[in-house]
Amino acid sequence: MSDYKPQTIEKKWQARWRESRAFEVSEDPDRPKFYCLEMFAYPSGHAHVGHVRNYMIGDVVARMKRMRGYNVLHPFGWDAFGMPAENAAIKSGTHPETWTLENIAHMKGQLQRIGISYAWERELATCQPEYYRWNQWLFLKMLERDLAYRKRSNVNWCPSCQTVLANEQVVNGECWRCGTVVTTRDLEQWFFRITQYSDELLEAANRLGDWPEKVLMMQRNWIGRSEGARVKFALSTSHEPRATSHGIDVFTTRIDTIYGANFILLAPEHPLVQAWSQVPGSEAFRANMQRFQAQDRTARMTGDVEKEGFDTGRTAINPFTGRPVPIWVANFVLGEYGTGAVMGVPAHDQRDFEFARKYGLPITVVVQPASAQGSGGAGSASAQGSGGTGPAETLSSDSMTESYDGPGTLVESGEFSGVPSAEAIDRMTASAEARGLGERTVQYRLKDWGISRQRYWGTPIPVLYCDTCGMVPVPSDSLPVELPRIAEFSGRGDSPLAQVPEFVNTTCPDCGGPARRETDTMDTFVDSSWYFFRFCDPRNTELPFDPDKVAYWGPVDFYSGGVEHAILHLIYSRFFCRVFRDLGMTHLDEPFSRLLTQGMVLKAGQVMSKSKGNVVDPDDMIEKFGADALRLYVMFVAPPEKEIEWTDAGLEGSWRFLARVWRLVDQLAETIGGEGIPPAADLQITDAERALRRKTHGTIRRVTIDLDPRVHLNTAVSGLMELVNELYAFCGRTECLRFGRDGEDTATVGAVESAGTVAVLKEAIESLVRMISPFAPHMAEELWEMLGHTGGIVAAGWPVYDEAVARAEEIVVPVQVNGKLRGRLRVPAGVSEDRLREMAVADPAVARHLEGKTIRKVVVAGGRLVSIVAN
RNA sequence: GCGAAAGUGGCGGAACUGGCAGACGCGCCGGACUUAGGAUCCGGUAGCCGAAAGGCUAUGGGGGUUCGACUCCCCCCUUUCGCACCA
Repeated sequence: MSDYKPQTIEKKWQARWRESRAFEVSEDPDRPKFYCLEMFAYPSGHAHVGHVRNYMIGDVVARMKRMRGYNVLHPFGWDAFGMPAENAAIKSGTHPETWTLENIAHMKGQLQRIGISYAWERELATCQPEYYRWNQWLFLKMLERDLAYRKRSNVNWCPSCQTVLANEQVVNGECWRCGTVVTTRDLEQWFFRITQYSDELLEAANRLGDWPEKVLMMQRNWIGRSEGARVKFALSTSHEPRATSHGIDVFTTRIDTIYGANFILLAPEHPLVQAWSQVPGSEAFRANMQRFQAQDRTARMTGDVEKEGFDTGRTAINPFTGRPVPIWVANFVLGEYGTGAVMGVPAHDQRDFEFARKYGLPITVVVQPASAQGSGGAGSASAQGSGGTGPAETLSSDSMTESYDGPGTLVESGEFSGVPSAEAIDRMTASAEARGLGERTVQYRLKDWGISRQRYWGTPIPVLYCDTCGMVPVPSDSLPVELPRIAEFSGRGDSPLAQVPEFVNTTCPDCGGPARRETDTMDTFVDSSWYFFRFCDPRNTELPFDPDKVAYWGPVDFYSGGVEHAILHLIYSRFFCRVFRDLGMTHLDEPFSRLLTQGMVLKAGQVMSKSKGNVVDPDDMIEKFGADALRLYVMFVAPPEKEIEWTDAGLEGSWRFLARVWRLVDQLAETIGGEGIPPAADLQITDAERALRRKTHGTIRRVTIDLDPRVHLNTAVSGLMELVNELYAFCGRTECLRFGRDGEDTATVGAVESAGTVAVLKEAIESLVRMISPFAPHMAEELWEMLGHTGGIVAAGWPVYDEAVARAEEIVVPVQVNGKLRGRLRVPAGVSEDRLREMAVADPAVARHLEGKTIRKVVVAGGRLVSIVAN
């Protein structure tokens, strides 16, 4: 007899796993593969339970799959570039590399103490030149294919981080990392042409069946495809600067409303606006324009600013009506979307409506809602947009209080009057195309990915600038361009690399003349966009990875991580996967087959964070209750996708459960661990023994399905708890164990006479120990050994259930009368429906509720329930 | 404002395709064993009525479909998340 001492056994098994490289794998075409991955970690210093929950979830899946015979790749690494390291350097003088490596060492220890079954041999850190040289390699490939390009543009700038941010990294106008309000700068920047894949990324999202719908929705919204038309409004005045004489292109999704386009609105950033502001005598114009441009960018983006505009004094010709319309500049028109110009249709667009009312511009109704006449029905036909209250009625520009944005029938629209709007869109677009005034187009919200960062701790962009040759890519064979070791970090000025002359000054590989290196580094999201491929072949020195290895392991079968990456990492990775595909490195379109977004761990209703001082350090919990109890608790307390509220009491409960399992197995180990015990299936057994077998096999079935495919880890644990409860009850009844009869011990082992009892106990307990091992791997290994097995629990495999044993011989069929439960029938499984009907009506408890009534109907539902209707 | 998801005991949560609501755990109550028990084992625990048998009411609220609804449909309320002048 021994007590459950997790600290001792956990150390023992962790050492064994390490020494035997238990989780390293190689390609084996004869076995089904399974690539299980959790989003790798930013080495911030210490992992709290909120972080490690994710790794635990993946580990349960990986361990279970391994036991089920899969060749499981379960690697881990470090997203090791990034600003906190550099900020630490500025603050404390520790070099980013030192800071990063120390953090990695600590966090790796934490993960090992939790017993996550990683193939540590494949560990990688993105700050290693062996890794980031492949970022550079890929960059050069993308440059060749025009997927990487450089342009000057207005970019998001975080004043606190002192760097540029990609659109995806600006959240509500604030920096995703530090929350500082983002401003703009006009800079030369490198971009990745992710928009080349807009349609594919969008369309393929519909086939990612094992991704949470929420994430797919976020991606669809982010890509923001909208179909419409570009239409040209010719300028009606001729005294303009030369380049502007062609006209103004607007983008609209509602060309059917063009007869109501009574004005044109330009973004303050529109080139024409810029040009007009330079015309002599335009001081007032210029002042207005600059005022708009100076308005808080966030407010302008989010609509928090009052809609304002001013008249340019110019007019354009509406290509459908042929009439001149005034051109205004409006602060709510976005320069970066579409053409930066829109047609103003006040009757059918709420913003234009407000604008028109404010400045006294004319409103013309050109779409009437499908009228109620004829349809006779109520609400169904009513306007979805707005247009006052009540059912659809004829709109009039005088009485409208808001725009009508819905579909309808065209009026006042020349040859298109009377045409329904959907059809009108097609016909009018075709008409514009035929006359050379426009074309059908698709607009996306998605922009190219700006990857230049004015920081040190990242991948150097492998290009240089030569006075004679211009921009020159660094030749592939001289990669990597290594980060120079910088001694001091001021946090001021340009890119830190620009301050290192040895780095900057180089010679041009083409002409041999003097050249300067690019001093910006890459966005760290580049690193994480393909690391899952590198794990398949992490030490390759010739290529980012061997295509054959990725062909074997890819795609990632199970990927888990936080939702916060829904439109960052997860969209970039989908993009990179396609780039590698188009380079011929993989056949995969999508990198991740199944995605699970795990919930956060809260403490006192708040997200754990160092600044709030509410972090729970796994090491503290391991010290008290052991890693197995910690893992079990986190898995049991809620489904993986849901957030959980941390409670110490819950953890203690899980510890108690494990101790309960320990006592059970420990006390019976000698009885059931011996040699020559025949399988339970071969023996004549008692009813009680048969009931235990049924529970055992039923539990295997349930837990197996809960884990795979459902990944309902919490209910899998409760299934195991039920089996343990059943085992205790069985042992008490059969006196295998005598509880509470001994002053010193909690239980004593009774004499077990029956071979059947030994056999069913052995079957139940060995199944239990194997099934609990993904959750509590250390204890399971220890118990497995205690039961006399050698070779480890993974080799033992996952238990298999026998459907015939799991099926109950006798079932309880509830009987309802008029929907209320009135009786229960104990019947042999598989009894006929007719027999069930007879028995139900005859049952005394049921009959009482049928007195004085006539039975109208008796429904037998799937042989599992009888429902009687009577009155 | 638009969109999505969710609302179940004191708490975390179960209920797989419409079929016994509350599995499992926490907490609480009781019993056993004990010098003692915050250990362990056993039992109880949605609410209301009732001594009990039993009955009634219950899955945010209100309607509906159905023999039968936590589950499907409509309206409303609340919470969380995402988007937020995208033309």
